[in-house]
Amino acid sequence: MSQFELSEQEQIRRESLEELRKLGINPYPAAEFKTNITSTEIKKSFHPDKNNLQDVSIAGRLMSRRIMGSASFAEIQDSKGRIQIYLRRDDLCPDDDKTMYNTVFKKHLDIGDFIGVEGFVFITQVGEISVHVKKLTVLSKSLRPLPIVKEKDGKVYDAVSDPEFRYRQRYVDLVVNPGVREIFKKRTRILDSLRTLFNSKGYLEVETPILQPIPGGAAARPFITHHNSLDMPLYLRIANELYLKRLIVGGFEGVYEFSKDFRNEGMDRSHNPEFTVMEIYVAYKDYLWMMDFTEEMIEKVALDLHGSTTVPYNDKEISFKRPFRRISMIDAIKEYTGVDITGMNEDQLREVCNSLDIETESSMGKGKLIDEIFGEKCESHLIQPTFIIDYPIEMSPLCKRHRNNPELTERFELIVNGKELCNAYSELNDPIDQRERFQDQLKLSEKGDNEAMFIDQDFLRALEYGMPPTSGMGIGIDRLAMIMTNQPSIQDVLFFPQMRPEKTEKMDGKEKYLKAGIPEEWVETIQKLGYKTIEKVKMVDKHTKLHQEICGFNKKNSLGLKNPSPDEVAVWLENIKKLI
RNA sequence: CGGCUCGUAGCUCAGCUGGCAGAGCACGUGACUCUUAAUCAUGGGGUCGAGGGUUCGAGCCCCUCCGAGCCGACCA
Repeated sequence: MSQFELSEQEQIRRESLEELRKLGINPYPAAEFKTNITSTEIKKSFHPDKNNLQDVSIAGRLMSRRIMGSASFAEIQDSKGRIQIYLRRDDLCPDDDKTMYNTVFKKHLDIGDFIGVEGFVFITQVGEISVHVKKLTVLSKSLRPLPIVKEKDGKVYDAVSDPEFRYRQRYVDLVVNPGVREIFKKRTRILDSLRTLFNSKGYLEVETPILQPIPGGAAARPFITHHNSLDMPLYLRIANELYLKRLIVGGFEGVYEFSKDFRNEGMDRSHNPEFTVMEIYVAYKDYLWMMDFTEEMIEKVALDLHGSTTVPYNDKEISFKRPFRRISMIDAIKEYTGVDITGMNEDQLREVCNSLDIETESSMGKGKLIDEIFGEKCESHLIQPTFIIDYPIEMSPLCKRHRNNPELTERFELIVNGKELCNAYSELNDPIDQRERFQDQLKLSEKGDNEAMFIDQDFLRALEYGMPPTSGMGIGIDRLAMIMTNQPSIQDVLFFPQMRPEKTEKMDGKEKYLKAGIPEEWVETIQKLGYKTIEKVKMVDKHTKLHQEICGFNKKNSLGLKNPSPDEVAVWLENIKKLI
């Protein structure tokens, strides 16, 4: 790798790396470094009057240094937090040889390096619990400078705020930006909270296929892939609903799965192409039971995470205290538009849409039109958790018909902060009805709805063997994490949100330049001047221009090379033109 | 897919009406034995996202492209 491509700071770090090796210090040692404490444990458990923690060993990343001649303060950051360390030359180097302090620590260690220290805990004159270092071990040298983020009195200075930087180099975001690791720890605690609840009820966590021959269970465009030895298309799952119901057919009472789903659709602050959904199915229950269970579940998550049912979100506060408001879809539409759509046919609904300035398409059926009205006029108003219940039958092909009204289904969605969070049904278990519903979907598909569901014959076969009455619920884990951690974008609760690939600039190898007769000593210069490919050199119209640039670069950087003659440069260009 | 905004040193950001490319932190060198956004002195560091155009002269004006964010469209 060419040293020319490195920034000044990177070059200095590489030189330090070499210097450490010359001193017989392996910058990347293999041996385990035994620690016996973490930064937060030290802060929590040190009592000066007890004189405890006199023999600690701790490892982490060097995050700041304040060098004052023969004594220094520094901070190391481990997985739990930061702790200040105090290094004194004559303690670190009790003998005559002061290399470890003067040369290794002061000259060749940098912010970002991993070190291990052993020593005793004390409190400095200004009152900060610190580790007085007696022994220092280099554990891993960092070759790239980290962004420097400073903090005082809880105020953060120079935080890395560029979203592109943060998401593409999440590892850096996690290291330097305070609080980012906390968000992801909380995300995991949400999963733990849910899992604990489900397990306590005796429900079984299962895994079902991600690669599916028929992408079922939701209305969405799938990603498609291909299996070579079977020579058939496979789809990345858009939902796992149909598989979990097969397991209920198989006799489990309750099953749940945390499922990575994939949808080939747009991306925005609440949509990533791959996302996590938790789906749960419980036999002998209905959607009314599931509503109670969902309330219990969400309230528990809020309590486990915040110790409170009130959760701050943006400039609002969201209360997850049971019970949540329950309102039927038709009543919600009445409330926010003043229109009562009870009993309306497709044409009347289309008329309502027009009068409300909602765009419609001819492919939309009755269910889609109602959904459109709700989505446009109601959903965004629902900030506090609200169950919307009893959806029109056309938009819920896997859901049982309402016990009192055949036009409706026993379905609810939980809306929080104007967005769908949960979706649940009394599951349709009548195989004949289910077959007809799939066929209606087929008609929608023929009408041009490219999200209508496929017919899954094997799923129908399973239902024909008999499925007990069952209620199922799905919850968007990413959106739940957003709300519970007060993050504005789904990208903030995914470690690695989907991004366009970074463009890496193409650079030709040396041999291409040599082939054109360019002497080896000039190749780096020419590349440094911006001619990273031989193609780019070819674009030079006058050899004198390139000649001048080369000579200028030679002089400016004191390379001490003998300049080529203009004629020589002209020959290079001719060679290149012949070659390509 | 459309509208708006942004892209300048490792990071955060200035950059006027088009006239030598700037600051703080970081980095190098020197001073300093309890500092904490350490301090003091001093020095280096730039393809101004890429390409083209206008101009005597472009970080700045115009066009094209790339990447990102926000709003909308589509979509759960």
